[in-house]
Amino acid sequence: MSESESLQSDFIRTIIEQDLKENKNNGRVVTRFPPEPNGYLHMGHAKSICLNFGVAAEHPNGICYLRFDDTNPSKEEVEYMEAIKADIRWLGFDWKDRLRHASDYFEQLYDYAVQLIKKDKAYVCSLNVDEIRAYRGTLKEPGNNSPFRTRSIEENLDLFARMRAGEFEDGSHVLRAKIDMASPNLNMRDPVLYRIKRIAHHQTGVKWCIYPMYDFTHCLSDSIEGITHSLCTLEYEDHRPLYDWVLDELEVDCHPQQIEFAKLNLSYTIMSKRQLLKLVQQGVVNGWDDPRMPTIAGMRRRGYSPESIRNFCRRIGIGKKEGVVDLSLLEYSVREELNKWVPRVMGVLRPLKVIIDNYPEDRVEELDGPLHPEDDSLGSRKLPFSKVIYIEQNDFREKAPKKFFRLVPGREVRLRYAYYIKCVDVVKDAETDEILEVHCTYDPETRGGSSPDGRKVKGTIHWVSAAHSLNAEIRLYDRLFSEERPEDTGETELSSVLNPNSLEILKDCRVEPYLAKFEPESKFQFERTGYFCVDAKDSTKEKPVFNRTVTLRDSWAKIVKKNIDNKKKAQSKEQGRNKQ
RNA sequence: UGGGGCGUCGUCAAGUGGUAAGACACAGGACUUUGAUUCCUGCAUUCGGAGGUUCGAACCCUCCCGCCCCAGCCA
Repeated sequence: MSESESLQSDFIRTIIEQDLKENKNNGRVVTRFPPEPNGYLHMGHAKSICLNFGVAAEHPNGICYLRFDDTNPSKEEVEYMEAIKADIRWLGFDWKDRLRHASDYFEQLYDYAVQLIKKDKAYVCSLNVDEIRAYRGTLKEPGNNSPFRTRSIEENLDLFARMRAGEFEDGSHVLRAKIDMASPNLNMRDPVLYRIKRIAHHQTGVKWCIYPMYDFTHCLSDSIEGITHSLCTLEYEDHRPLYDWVLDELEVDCHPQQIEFAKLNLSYTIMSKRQLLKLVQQGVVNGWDDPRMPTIAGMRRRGYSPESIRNFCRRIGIGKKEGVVDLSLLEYSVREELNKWVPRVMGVLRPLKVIIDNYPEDRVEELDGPLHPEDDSLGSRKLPFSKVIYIEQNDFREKAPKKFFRLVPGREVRLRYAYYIKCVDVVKDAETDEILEVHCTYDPETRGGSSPDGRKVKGTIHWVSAAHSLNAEIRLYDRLFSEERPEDTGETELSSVLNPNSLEILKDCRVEPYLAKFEPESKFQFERTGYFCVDAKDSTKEKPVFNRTVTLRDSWAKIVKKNIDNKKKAQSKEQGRNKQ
């Protein structure tokens, strides 16, 4: 059984199976993905989306809500909501009619808060922020009771109603749960349930000037929706006792089980919404959908396919161990998927002019080039061939290093799907020594790329007809950071660990004419170079722009690197000997 | 002993008392009109450490070590 066919499991799915077996929730499996609309979704969210929607999809009656956790209007924007919805849809998940907002429940939440007051389990506290902090104690010392803790139920009811009515300034009062100021779990030291924020809310307008806190809102929203398994990340483990306290005190019918899993960390990138926002605001990247961003929008613009992201999320698994996943695993998932169906074309990133001396001046041939080496159903396209062509600069060397089997003076290479050519001359700039053009001869017998005499040519290079090719801009993307764990370097400013080569823009690239008519986001493999997509924002018919999604695996680069390393090693060895 | 978690290959990750899956990465090799893809082969005598229980321990017990999270009127 292949990996993709095997059913994935993890400790959360195991718990759910067990619950089902014990008929704990009458056979229901209900999850939710609860983003706060204060930024764009990133790869970490993709993991959570795949988990929550995935788990629901695996069960006949499973359902998953998309719920915006919108309890802090000062940080949230409708623009983010729309982007989040688009990203989830693009990833391939459907919430159907189950779109919710925590703000949908504000009235019910308020009633629950009143219930808590009536049970003498919540009180209005009039300490200011600093005082509340001081009364909370520290990690090792217990806190002290607020002087307002003993207010009467009547007074609390009255005050809370007037908080809602807008009688008080921001910060003057809060509603707090009455739990235990000496609890070793700081979350249980009379946590704030409601605060006054006299600002409009993107969903409820000016209806409210008090807004519930996460700990109060989340558990009750889960309960209202009938969530069976409330899946969240590890940092909420300390909040679970509070989650359970609220639901127990309120005696609700549905008491979901909160289960925590480790969030995703990816090498050479960051996953903190706050830091990502900073990159956007500081202009380090060009917006949330910059192809270097680990956001879903960024990866989409980069050319990653939804399926490859889903596959990646399946591969990394779900656990409680915090680690860092290798970027190479993501890249593998991307290549693996694109390899299956993406059309192969030719594009020359750094053109070198090649003149075929013995090819007739005005002749143009249409050669046939299949679009996929393993999938004939993709068909083929015509490749115009003529006397002057472009090849990649690094496919030609005047002096060939070991194992270099591309174009070299006196040697023969194959032009993919075209002819064998042999280099006969090199024209250089007299002053700069720069190679201006290379002269070759072709063998007419090798049309299509094979020779009747059966002689072998080791190298095959890509090319494009000079007169027929299109000018294109190509953007080469690389990892955004130079450090494997940018946030663990001790640097306070992330800008100091940025990879200076994360974006290289190539202006005068030449691509084959077949590429003239494609829609934004169309994906291709430029043979021998990598996977590319038509940029969704900047590409036009007149001036196509391609983004490099990911390079192809490059064993030649490895050989080169190994040779350099060996040379260095030999040198340092030599130096060491000389010192002795 | 403030509380809560976590430690299995370089990286993820199965395994939950019967003798260490898999994937990525890496290293060799085959094939190849992409130095791609594909295909072989290799890659943890050992599960953070030390004791103990047991015929048998990564799994159970004890102690120790290391790492992460928590003192927002953020989520």
